[in-house]
Amino acid sequence: MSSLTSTDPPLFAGHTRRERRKDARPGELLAAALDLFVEKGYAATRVEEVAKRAGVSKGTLFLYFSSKEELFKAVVREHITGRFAQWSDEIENFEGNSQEMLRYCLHSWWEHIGATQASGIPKLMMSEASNFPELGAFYQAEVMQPGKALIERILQRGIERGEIRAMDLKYGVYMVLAPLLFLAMWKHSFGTCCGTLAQIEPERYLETQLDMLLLGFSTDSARPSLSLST
Amino acid sequence: MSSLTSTDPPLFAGHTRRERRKDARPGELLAAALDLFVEKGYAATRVEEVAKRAGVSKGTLFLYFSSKEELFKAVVREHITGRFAQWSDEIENFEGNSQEMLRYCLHSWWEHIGATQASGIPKLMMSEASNFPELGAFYQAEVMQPGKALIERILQRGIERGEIRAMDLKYGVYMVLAPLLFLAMWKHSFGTCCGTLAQIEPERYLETQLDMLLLGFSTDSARPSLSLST
Amino acid sequence: MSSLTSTDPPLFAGHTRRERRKDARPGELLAAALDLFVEKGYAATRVEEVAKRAGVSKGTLFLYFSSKEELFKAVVREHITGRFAQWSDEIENFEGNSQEMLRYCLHSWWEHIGATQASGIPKLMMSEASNFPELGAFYQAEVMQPGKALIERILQRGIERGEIRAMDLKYGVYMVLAPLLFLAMWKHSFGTCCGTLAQIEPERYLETQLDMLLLGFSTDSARPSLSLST
Amino acid sequence: MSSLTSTDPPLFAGHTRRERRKDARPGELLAAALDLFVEKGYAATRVEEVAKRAGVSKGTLFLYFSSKEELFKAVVREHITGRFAQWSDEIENFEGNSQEMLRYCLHSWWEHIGATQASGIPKLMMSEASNFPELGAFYQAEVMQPGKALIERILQRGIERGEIRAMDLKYGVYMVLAPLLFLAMWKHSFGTCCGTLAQIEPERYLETQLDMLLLGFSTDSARPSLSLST
DNA sequence: CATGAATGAGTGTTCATTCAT
DNA sequence: CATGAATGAACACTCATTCAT
Repeated sequence: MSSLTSTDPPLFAGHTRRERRKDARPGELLAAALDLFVEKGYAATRVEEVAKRAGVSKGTLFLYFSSKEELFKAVVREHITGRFAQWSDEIENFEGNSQEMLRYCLHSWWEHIGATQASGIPKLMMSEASNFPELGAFYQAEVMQPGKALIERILQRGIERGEIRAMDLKYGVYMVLAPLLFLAMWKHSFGTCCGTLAQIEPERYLETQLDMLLLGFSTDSARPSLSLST
Repeated sequence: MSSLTSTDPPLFAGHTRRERRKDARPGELLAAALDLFVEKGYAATRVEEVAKRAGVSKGTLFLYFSSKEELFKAVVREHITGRFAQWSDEIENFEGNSQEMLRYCLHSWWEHIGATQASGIPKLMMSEASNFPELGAFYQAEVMQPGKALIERILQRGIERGEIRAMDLKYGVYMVLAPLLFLAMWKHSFGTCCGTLAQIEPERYLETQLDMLLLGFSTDSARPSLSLST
Repeated sequence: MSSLTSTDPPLFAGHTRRERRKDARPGELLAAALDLFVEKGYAATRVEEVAKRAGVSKGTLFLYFSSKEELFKAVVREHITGRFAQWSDEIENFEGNSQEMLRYCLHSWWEHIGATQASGIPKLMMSEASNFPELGAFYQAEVMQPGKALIERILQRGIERGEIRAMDLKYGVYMVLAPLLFLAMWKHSFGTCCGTLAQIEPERYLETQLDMLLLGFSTDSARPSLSLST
Repeated sequence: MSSLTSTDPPLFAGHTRRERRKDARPGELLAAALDLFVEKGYAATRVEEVAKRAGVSKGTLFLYFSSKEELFKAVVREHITGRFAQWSDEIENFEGNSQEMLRYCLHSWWEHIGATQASGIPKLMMSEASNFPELGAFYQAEVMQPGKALIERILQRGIERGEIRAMDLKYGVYMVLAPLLFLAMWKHSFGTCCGTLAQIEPERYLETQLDMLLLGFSTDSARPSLSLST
């Protein structure tokens, strides 16, 4: 299982006319933009402040990103979309059973997204998608759909291997996805504003989630048949 | 039995120059503001539109609420009247097993909260809590804690009855809570901005969630022991 | 022949929610806007400067005119379009022959448009129409077409009365229109930037134009037949 | 006989750090700038686009022209090389009568100026003269005065030959000039922005103009005496 | 009390101009 | 000489907030 380091090459592309040595500027802009978007939300983030935090002028920002919206998309591509290729490979080559795979999946998400600033992006999108439908559609197309496809492959593989019970995959996917998105939401909403009572320890939350995914809540004797709900 | 559309006295305080007799105006303003905050989010809601929808002038709004921020807080506070008393009674007197109880719980939440405009409040809170920390804390104390307590009682009862396996209740609670809040968020974000691909059918989502809560994903033969995760 | 005074009631309408006593603001804004549009052109005129010259804030301007473009249209309607109704009446009731009518037409145009600031508007439009196609189309629809229709009626009447020879009216109209527009153009281009050599005395220019319209250049003996050009 | 597309040495001066041998670059820049100024007007033309069309960088443009304003002036000056010598010869040697001469004059102007890109120069000058007064004065001296002198010679010759009636030549000249300049203006303003209703067919316009110049509008019976206007 | 006219700081974006390489 | 990355002053337009009536 590859250990995902944080020094992967940056994923942004296409902002410079020709291949450049100095990726510093766009990189700093993307980092500044991530910070501010996460901290203040999309609408409340001012491009001038992004530029200032990156140490450049407002005009320079527009040299690399044609609009605030493109800047945001670049941030998303840099921090979220970029992970998909690697995750796809890992799913393809995973050798353990589905239980181990789901466990790996949750922890890898936590390590690379949930525990980082990037976890603010899903929160941001769920908060602002309805006000910026174009961004919402972009996120659906470039993040949610590919992400759901990855999860679906994991479940499908498990069903084929007889490790996971048959289910409606479209909704089964949300059983894995929702807890992760919820954790990101919580972290950047109540997690930052309220006292310790509202804190969630991510590791324990994810473990509990994993138990539930695999075992359910029921005791063996009380476990109902599937006919309950279909 | 109080409902979310009740005519309980408004909870806002301190935004009028002196204590007022006629609550008519503020009530209409709060209703209009709720509609618009839920529909468009905090930033995108224009105070002028709130006033217009309430049938008063912009100046009048500021007579009752000293700022947009105070208006927002008043809206949220206004709608935190509990459904909790009723649910508490129902839990106390429920006669079925825990599986039936959880099922009832999810559907009741959907019926009374999720499917109504009230689902916009948790969405608003998760979106804006970090911008209005005191409001977030208030919501934690007044809504989330009581809500979690209700769920905890359900789980505790199940464990005592031998229908639900032992677990760390603090996190077990989130297994019930998170899917509901996620559904509310989704409904008001991607559910309203993107195509049919992003639509979630709440009934099927909740059914799937219930299956997972009770059964887990694993087939009988592949079901791991709890020792996996603890 | 009515003497057109300059104290006609203002023609703008529809900028205030209900009928107001104080037309001062929009009137001052329109006057300031005319000055600046004529002086600096459409693009180079800043709305803030218009507001400042009218003694109000930028926000106030947008209270009365929803955009710079609407402001410009209002200026045109106030100063140009508003004349058409009266001119139309005058044509309808004119009792002299066509020669006298054309003479009246040219001088009335000079008195009410050419000699005033409003003469800058046609110059402006011809300078900027290609850069602001929407304004160009507006001007064609609301000014040029009605203006050409007025001239056409004069010529048609003359032909019917046997005072004006038969001609292709579509182009005949330009014979009257072009000299007026040219005079406005010249006045606001070379007329304001260059020495006395470039000055045109409008009265003599218009008299010469009138002679040519009525007589042509040719001496009686050298007057060609129409077959020359058709 | 020089033409407007000739390779005469450029007339710009004083915008290079030192006197240069290679005029290639400035020539291409001037050509590109002419295209764009004519097509889009002064304000809407971007120096970067001029540079790109000339195949150089934006920095290089500023190496040759110290500002956009200087570039504009250079473009206009560059294209004021005369067609005047040729026309002067033609007038001197013309053998037909004045009616034929005026007809030739109008059609020759259309052929060599009006129908070509060169017609954009008078349009530019009339649009921008008030913004660039010195350039306007320059154009008056170098173009308008010689042009008017040519026309005056034609009229003078006609009067002497008894083909054209006596008139105030200073203003008679404008009777020939104005329609031509108007046509150039129209072509580059309403002719490019508005629908077919605003289109002028140059040939018919010029024929109508010629008829009016020679015949006037009046029927024989209604033709007034000159005393009308003097 | 209620109004709505007036305000002006703030926003994303453009583009002529500069200058280190 | 030539480049093109960087700049920052503008600009049209918005909207929460104020206040005279």
